[in-house]
Amino acid sequence: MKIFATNLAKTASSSDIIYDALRDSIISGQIQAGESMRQAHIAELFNVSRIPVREALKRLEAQGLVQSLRYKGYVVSPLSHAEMEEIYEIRANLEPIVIEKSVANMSEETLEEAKDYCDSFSSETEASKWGEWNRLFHETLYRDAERPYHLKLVGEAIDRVDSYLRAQLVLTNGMEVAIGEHHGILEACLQRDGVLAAKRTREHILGSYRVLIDYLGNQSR
Amino acid sequence: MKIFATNLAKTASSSDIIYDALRDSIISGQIQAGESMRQAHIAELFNVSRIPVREALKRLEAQGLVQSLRYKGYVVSPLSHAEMEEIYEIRANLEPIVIEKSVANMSEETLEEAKDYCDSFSSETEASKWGEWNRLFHETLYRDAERPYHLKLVGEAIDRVDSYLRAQLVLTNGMEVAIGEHHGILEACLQRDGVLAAKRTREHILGSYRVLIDYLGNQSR
DNA sequence: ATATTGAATATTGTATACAATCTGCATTAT
DNA sequence: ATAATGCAGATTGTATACAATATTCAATAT
Repeated sequence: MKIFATNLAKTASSSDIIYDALRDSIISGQIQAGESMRQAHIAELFNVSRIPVREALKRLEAQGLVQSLRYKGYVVSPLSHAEMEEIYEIRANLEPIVIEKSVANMSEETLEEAKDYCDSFSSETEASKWGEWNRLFHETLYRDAERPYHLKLVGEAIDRVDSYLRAQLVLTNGMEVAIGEHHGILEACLQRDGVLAAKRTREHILGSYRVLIDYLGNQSR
Repeated sequence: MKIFATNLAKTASSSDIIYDALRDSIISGQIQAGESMRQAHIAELFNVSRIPVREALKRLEAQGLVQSLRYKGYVVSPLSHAEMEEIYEIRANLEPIVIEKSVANMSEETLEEAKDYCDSFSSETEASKWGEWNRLFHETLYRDAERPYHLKLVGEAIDRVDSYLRAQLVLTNGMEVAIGEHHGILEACLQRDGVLAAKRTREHILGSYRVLIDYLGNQSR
C-alpha cells in the first residue's frame, strides 16, 4: 500500500510560530532596538497564553536578538558599533568558505534561482524590499554548501545586523556598487570558480561594512 | 552615605540556574548524546515546576546542545563527523583572530593566570580533569580580546564538541603534543607577539582535530 | 503464534492562577 | 515647593491544572 502522507508531526507548536513571527518583526525592523515587548500583549495578538510567548522569547534571547532583565521584561537588543564590526568581521571570514564549498556542488536550479533574485534586487525600486532580495540572493548561493553549522552562525549574524539595518534602509548609498558586486559573485559561480566567488564575497561584505560605517558617520553629524 | 551592596536584581532565576546546570551536565559528558531528558524528572531534581525547566531547554535548543521533537521530548544532540569538522574549521578561523586581539591588550594578571592553568593542565594526572584545565587555559588567553560576539560563538562551538569529547576522554593520545603547543602559545603571548600566538593557536586547533579524527578512525575498527 | 486493536499510562504543550517584583502616582513630611 | 513614603496597578516568574499526543501492553482476531 502506498499513501501520500505529509508528516503531521511537523506542524509547528505555538511557541515555534510565535518565535518565527517575532524574529521576522525584529529583523524587518518593525520592532526596533530598545523597544520593550510585553508578554501579555504578544500573547493577546496570537490568542494564546504567555507560556509559549515566553519560550519564544527565551530562544530569541539565546540568539541575542532580545535581552531580558528579571522582572523588567524583554527589549530588542541594541547593536553597538563594536558588535557590528565584529559581526562583519565574522561574516567576512565565514561566508567565503561557505560559498566556495557551495560552488563545488552547485546545481543548475540554484544558479537559476540566484540569477532571478539578483535581477529582482537590481531592478527593485522600492527600497523597503532591497533587504529581502539581497538576503534571498545570498542565501540561495550558500544553499548547496552542506555546511549547516556555518549557515546557522552566518544566518544569526545576519539576523543581528538586519535587525538594525533594515529599519535604517542603509543600502541606499551603495546600491549601484552592490548590484555590480552581486553580478560579479554570480558570474564567478556560473564559471564554477569557487575561489573567485569566495574572494568577491569577502570583498562584498567588507565593502558593505565600509558603506555602513560611512553612512553612520554622516548620520551622526 | 556609602553602602556596599550587591545587586540583588542579578540573582538568577530558576530558569537560569537550571540552564547552567543542564549545560554543565551535557558538556561534561554526564548526560550523553542521544539521552532523553524528561521534564518532570529534571523539575523534581530542582524542586520546581516544569515551566522553568522548559525555558532552560528552549535556550539549550537554540544553542544546538539539545533537540526537541514535539510531544516526544528533548534529547542531547548527537554530533556527526561532518558537524565536528565544521566546528573545528570555524574555531580554526575565529580563535586566532580572538587571541591576536587579546594579546594586544593582555594584562599581567591574565598572563599569570594562563600560566597557572597551563601548568595545571601539564601536570594533571587525572584524565577527567584535562578538559576543564584545557578550557580554562584557552578562555583565559581570550579574555582580554574585547570581542564578545566572537567569544560567544567560539564558546558555543566548544560546548558542542565538549559534549562529545569529554565523555570520550579523547585527548589521551595527544597530551604530550598538546602540552607542548600550549607552552608555545603561552610563550608567544608572553613575548606580546599576537601574530605568532594566532598562528600557533590555529595550528593547535587543526592539530587537535587531526588527533581526534585519528582516534575516531581507530575507534571504528 | 503473530499481528492488530484499543484502552491505560506517560509525557509533552498550553491555559489559568497565583506569587514576586517593579513602576507610577498620590499623599505626607520637611 | 520639593523630596520621601507608601499604596495600587502593572508586569514578570512560577506552580498547578488540564489538554493533546505518544507509548505500552493486554485483549482480541486471524
